[in-house]
Amino acid sequence: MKIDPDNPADLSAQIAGAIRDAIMSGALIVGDRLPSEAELAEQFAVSRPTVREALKRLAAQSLIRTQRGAFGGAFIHRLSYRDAHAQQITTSTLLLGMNDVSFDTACEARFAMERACAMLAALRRSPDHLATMRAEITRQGQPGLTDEAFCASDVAFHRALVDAAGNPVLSYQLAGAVEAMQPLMNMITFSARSRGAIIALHSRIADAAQARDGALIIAALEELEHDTRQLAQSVFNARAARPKPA
Amino acid sequence: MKIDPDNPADLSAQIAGAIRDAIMSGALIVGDRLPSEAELAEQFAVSRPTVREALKRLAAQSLIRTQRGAFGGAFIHRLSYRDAHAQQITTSTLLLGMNDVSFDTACEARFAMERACAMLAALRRSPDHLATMRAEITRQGQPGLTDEAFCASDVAFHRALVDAAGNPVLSYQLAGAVEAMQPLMNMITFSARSRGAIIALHSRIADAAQARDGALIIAALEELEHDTRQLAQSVFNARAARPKPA
DNA sequence: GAGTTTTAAATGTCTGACAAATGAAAATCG
DNA sequence: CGATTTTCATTTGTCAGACATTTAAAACTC
Repeated sequence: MKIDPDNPADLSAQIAGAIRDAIMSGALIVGDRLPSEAELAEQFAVSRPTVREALKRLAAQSLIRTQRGAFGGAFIHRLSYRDAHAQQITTSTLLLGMNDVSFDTACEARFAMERACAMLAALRRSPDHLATMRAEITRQGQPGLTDEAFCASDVAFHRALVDAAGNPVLSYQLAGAVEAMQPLMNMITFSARSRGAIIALHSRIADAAQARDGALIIAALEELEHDTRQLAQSVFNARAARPKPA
Repeated sequence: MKIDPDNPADLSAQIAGAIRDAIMSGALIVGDRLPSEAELAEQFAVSRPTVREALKRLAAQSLIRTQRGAFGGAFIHRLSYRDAHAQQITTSTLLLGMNDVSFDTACEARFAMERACAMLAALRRSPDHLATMRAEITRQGQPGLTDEAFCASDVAFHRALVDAAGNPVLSYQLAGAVEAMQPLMNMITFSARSRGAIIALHSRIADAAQARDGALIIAALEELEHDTRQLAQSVFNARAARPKPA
């Protein structure tokens, strides 16, 4: 964490990078206090606004937290699962939304990863997880539920399944895959019949989790993936066949 | 994307959040140009440095890119797989490094996700993927290879396996899980014997991929997970029994 | 000794300014 | 007239200095 070449372009990015490297290499550890903005400005031979821009970059990635007042400053922040979660969802959502990722590709990735949780979920699911899954199934069956609310409940159900695996790293990684799909799922209109099919599969998953039968969860997830992709295709086909009248 | 309450705390964070929401909701799409810093300052009734801090936050997340000069400015940036990849690795590495995540937990999550790619990899692997895997296996057998280089080659091998699944979303999600493990793996010293066992399993995986046998890949990955966790445990036990002499 | 006040240090923000880059329009030249 | 060069306005990048606000430690009072 020393120098910037006298290349006067992107000074704040260079400084942010230097500090980020120091954090990732372990030279700076959680709780450490960075020098004050004035000291950093002197150290890097730049002005205070430039230092501040660098610090804001780091703050945007939850690498530091700042505190005002005497003996305040910028402190290395412990990246919580919560923060990592939020960043993961933001990044995944944008990646899917901006890159014309096909529904099939996203769906395939999501269910592949979710099936990876099935065995562990069967092994470790708690009564709490089961209760959450049952509650969401009940909600999904309520009449008058909007498509958006149905999707939100679907996400909550699958989150419960993922969390049941009892591995926070897995939960964090899956958060992006499951939640980033929601904008894509919201483009689908769910008929009463397709809702019924989904709910039935959710019930089979919950039953299998209760019976601690991982293979059964996987089988149900495979059916769910198949149904979802077919439903999406039929919706998109119908939409393509009838171009918007405008 | 309108207002900030007259709460004069974290103005730049509020502005960044407002613009981020506008991007994620689709109100701003890729290629759109934001108003100039001066215009944004007037719109939000703040000074230009405050606007700049907000823009730097967004730039840190690769949401915008800036261009100097006339008709330059801040443009909504298409989040590429490459950018998302890099962010994913940064976040995952820090999450594992800062939170005392046990080796077992990280290892379990990683192999669970990797097994999720096995079936697709068997189906879609190209000769290129096989060649990469074989090349890394060869490198891993070379004498005099440092532990660090061995780990790097191990990561490259597993990346090839993940990429063989032919799903860019899956590759992006797995990048964090696989690469973030490297600092943890680097803490292990690999004996010649354990290297041999790992290489043998890698060969079995490559063979299975060549034969398009997904179940065999999964079986080898399960053995690899078991061996890796056992190896790590023995290393850590030995280290705990003989506290550092200092 | 407990409670209050003072004070110094640090971030948050603003104003004003200049440098550098950049593309478009205008001016110039063949 | 066409091609090239020059000019120029716009915008980001950076700097300097200043003031407001927050905060916790230190000094002070009773």
